[in-house]
Amino acid sequence: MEDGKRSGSAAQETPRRDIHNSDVPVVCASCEARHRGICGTLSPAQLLELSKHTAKGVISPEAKLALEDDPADHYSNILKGVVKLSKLMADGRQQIVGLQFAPDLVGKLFGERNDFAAEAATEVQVCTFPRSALERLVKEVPELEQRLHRQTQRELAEAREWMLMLGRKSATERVASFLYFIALHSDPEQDAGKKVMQFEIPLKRSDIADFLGLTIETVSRQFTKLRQIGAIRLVTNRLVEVPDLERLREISESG
Amino acid sequence: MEDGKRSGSAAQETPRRDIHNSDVPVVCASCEARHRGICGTLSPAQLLELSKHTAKGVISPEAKLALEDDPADHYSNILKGVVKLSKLMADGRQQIVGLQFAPDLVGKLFGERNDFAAEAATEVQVCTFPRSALERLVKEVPELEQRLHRQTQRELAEAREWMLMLGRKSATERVASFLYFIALHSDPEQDAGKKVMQFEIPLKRSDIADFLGLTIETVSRQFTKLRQIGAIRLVTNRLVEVPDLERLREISESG
DNA sequence: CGACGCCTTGATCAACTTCAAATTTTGTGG
DNA sequence: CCACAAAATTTGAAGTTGATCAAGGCGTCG
Repeated sequence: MEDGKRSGSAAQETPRRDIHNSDVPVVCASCEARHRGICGTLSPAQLLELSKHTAKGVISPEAKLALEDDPADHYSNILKGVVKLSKLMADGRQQIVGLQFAPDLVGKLFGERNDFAAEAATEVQVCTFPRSALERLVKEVPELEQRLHRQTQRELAEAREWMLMLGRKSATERVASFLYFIALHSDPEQDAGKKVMQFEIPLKRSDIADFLGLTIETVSRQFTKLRQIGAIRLVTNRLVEVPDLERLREISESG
Repeated sequence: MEDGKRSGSAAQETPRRDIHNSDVPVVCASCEARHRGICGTLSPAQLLELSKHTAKGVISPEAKLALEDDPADHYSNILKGVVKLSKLMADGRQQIVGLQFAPDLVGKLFGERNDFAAEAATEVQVCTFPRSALERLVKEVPELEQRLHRQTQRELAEAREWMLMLGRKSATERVASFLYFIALHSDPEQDAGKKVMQFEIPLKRSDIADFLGLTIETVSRQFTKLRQIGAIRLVTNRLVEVPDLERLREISESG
């Protein structure tokens, strides 16, 4: 939030009831994430209550949702786009330690301060609300804590998968692993009807490097290599075609 | 559990009441972890119920508590010792993705299969019980889920710290980071009364290498280097003295 | 157009790995 | 307690991978 350029704060209006949506607040009624993520576990009344403290917004690439070591005072529900979580060392070295997609919730339930910065990788749509609002809800809805626990557990399993990647995989394997991971999280719409799988990489090369523990140059060279052996095709720098996803997975485990 | 040699299964006896310990089962009354970890949140009655399904045991180094991809059908509460969590690739490359100390609980609440193997790094004392027993308790004691959630969150923060280490730190920084981490988790008793901090490294060099994403040779060379610059002193291969912990932390962040 | 951001490519270099012993430590049986 | 074998650790020399340094190309936006 620190410097995120905002637009479209529909939630500033007083939420109204909508007879066609059985008491669901209007802000939520049209929301794609209404039935996913944490919102899916809430009753219309709870949704209404939460929406009173909610600000919907659009965040442009590179803008921050939260800063490392800052007080963890708000949460953001991702409605669309990709958020990168990163850690920075005193001398400027950086490592991306997580990627979050809709409908993930950015922010943790316990602990006073953020362990990492959260910033928009792509343009991101979010619903932001204060920590107190979520804490109140969690007390009311035990299911919610379970849902958040599941997300934390999923993130942990991912982080450990990446530890294996960072500790033991070659540059080629890392880039293939990354593309495979993005492929699995990409919107299947994008290649509906197309012969080969096609998707947009939500990160630029320097982000990919910071994610994979490599330099931009090495990442670039691995893209070139994967292109040369026919494992991928680059439509543009960001748009990739993968003729054989299984092949990509194989490369991600054995060079 | 798969091949852990066991001894001392006190829990096989029918738990009895002990008037000096207000209904706490005898197995638990003498347990050092009684008031820590998950047991700390349980009432004597719940403790009694849990202890009926519990087997206390000792596991020797290198023995497995759980295998990667195996059904996640039991949990182990660590009473003493260190457990390593590791992932293995098809070609034999290995990465340690977590270390657990008493009174951590090994095993996750959701998900059918283990994401990694868990094995004893040192000799380990555990209380093991079936998944069903914990699931039942969690439904009864909402606080318990919260406690487990906190542990998961702590493990996640740790895993991300290690991603930074694996992705961006030099060999020297990694070894210093590792020693600093172990120092913080070491039993303060060990150097009570001594002038300098002293502790036992719970892993052998090959484990350290698998944890740091290095080779044993490189780990060994870094130990030599840290010794030469006076950052550590090796009493034995496993026993380390750290004259200045802050110095070690500095090295862990800037070579 | 021209400047800037982003990406690619090439040449050189340093860090870490690999391969190969040597050395120390540990465990076992006499 | 010693002797011996096995395991773990250290050390050295050579080889690779990926980093660093240095241009150059491409696309976009004022």
